[in-house]
Amino acid sequence: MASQPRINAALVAVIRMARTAKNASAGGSGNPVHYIRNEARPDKAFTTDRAKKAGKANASSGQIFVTIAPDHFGPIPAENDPKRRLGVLVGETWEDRLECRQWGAHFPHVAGIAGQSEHGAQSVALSGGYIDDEDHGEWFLYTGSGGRDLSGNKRTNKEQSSDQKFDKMNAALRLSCKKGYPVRVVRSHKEKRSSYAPETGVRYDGVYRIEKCWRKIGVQGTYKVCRYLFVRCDNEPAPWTSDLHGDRPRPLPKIKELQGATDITERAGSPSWDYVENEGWKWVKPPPISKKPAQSGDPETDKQFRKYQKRAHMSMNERLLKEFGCSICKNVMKEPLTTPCGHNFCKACLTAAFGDEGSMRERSRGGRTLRAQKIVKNCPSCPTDICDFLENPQINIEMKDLIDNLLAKAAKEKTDAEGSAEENDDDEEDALEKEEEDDSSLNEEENDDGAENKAGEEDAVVKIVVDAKDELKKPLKRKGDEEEEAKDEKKIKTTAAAATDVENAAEEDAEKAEDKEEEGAKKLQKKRKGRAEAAGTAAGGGKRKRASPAAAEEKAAAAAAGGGKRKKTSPAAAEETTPAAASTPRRATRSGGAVAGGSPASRTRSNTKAGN
DNA sequence: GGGCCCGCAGGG
DNA sequence: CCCTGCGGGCCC
Repeated sequence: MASQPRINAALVAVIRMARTAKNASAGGSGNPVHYIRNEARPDKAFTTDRAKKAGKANASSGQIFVTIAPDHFGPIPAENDPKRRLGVLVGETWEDRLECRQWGAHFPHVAGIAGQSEHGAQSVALSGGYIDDEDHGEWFLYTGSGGRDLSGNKRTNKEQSSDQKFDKMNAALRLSCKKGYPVRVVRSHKEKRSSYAPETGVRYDGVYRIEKCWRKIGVQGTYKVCRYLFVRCDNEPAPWTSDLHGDRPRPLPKIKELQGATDITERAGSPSWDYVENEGWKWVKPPPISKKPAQSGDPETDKQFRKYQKRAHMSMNERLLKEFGCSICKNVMKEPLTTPCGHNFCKACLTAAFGDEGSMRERSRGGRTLRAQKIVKNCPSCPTDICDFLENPQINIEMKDLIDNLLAKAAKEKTDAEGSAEENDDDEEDALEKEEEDDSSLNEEENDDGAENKAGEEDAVVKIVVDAKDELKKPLKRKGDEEEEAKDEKKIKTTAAAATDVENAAEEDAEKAEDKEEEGAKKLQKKRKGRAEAAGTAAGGGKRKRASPAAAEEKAAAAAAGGGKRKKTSPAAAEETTPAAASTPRRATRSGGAVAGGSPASRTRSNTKAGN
């Protein structure tokens, strides 16, 4: 064996599978995938060779973590957030639209409006897709969709080429306007013209009501666009204010462009979502009934949802177990034997395959005793003679443990079939993951002891992993005080997962680093930074992220120095009488020093940013 | 930063 | 089933 070692193909397959599954579920593309686990998604994000050229948008989108119906109106409450029991908080920031979608704030991953023409609009995204948009924070003017030429396989097109009409999504928005439904609003970093957009990612800014809508010739000057006046009406303060309370009803801003507008629509009757003294904003009329199979809330579908999750998870276990199949009986191996030639069988199967034969056969011919002949026993999977091995076959203990682990896991899942969502969460870590966690903690300890015995490439890898871990820990240690308990567990898992992820990345890059050491190192560092940042998000675990103080400062300064961007880009704004006018000095005051509730994480981030 | 190109989700 | 759509990675 030593002279001609054989690779255990089954183990290779299992390890590879476990690893790719992990990468897939841990988001191989470097996004903070802390939440994505065992979802029913293909291992390969890309289905065709041609598609590989394209990016994340071509991957299937991730699992939805909240249990709201797809057409749920209003804030996402804690009871629909089984993972964190927090709900989606104002200020929560995601890396991109796909991640935002996973938390239900805004489901479409390209379209800016979520809604149904006969039912209403649930959410909008401010992403800079329409230059007509005008953002004043507490209120903004939004532009409808359509009127553009999307021929030629385009997804967007900056240029209007026909009038927008109040149909489809535009009708949905108008309906929400008429009924006074709350509309969730997310702002994207892609909205460059707004002072209220986040620097990075996509941020949930709370709910707004559409007070009016109309049609008007757009800024491009030729075609009509649908226009909507959104005014904030959330019980949580906006991410850019230091206010401790949410919105109060405010007078509508004067909109100059309303003059000469057509098809003006205002709310018909009293709004469904309104402000009640001492209670805040709430449904004063029952919210619209969901027209879609709710993912939860209703026990029937909830069960289906869990079953779906379960199945997705089971399949992973099952697939792993399948790799541990005995090629004789086709079942998962019992008492696995690993032959010198690297094949695996149940002990019983293999011994049965050769009967009770010994290894030698006595031969006699005509009274003479011939030299005993060694019996050749070929491995059932290859021509190798495994006779000697069969003399004293040793069970592969490690493999057995692994199989037992997987089996126990599978059995537990079955037992827990009717269990709660929390229990399911616990199940998510499978045996392999645990093993890896153990490994990594081992590595860490080794290094804490000052292990200098590792050389070269391996050393680099380990160092990177450890460094990354340290970085990962920083935001955790300085994390805020709220919700500690609820998130502790998650954080740990997250860190471990992220660290392993880094480890994988480091391994991948190790080769490159060898050849182009410097370039490679740079790359690694970049990667590491990315992961650490990602972990920062993870550490927040959805903790609200305030708009970064540095950015606010900069913007406030710009505003102070003569009107700033806003005036330049929004000539039609009626600033004097608007509530938003008050927000500028407020931000200025805040940037003067007192930042209430700025999270350490975001401070770190903005510092980094400022460094750039 | 802009152009390109695609998969995907969801409305209708 | 077809059409639409304020994405996103890659290449330049």
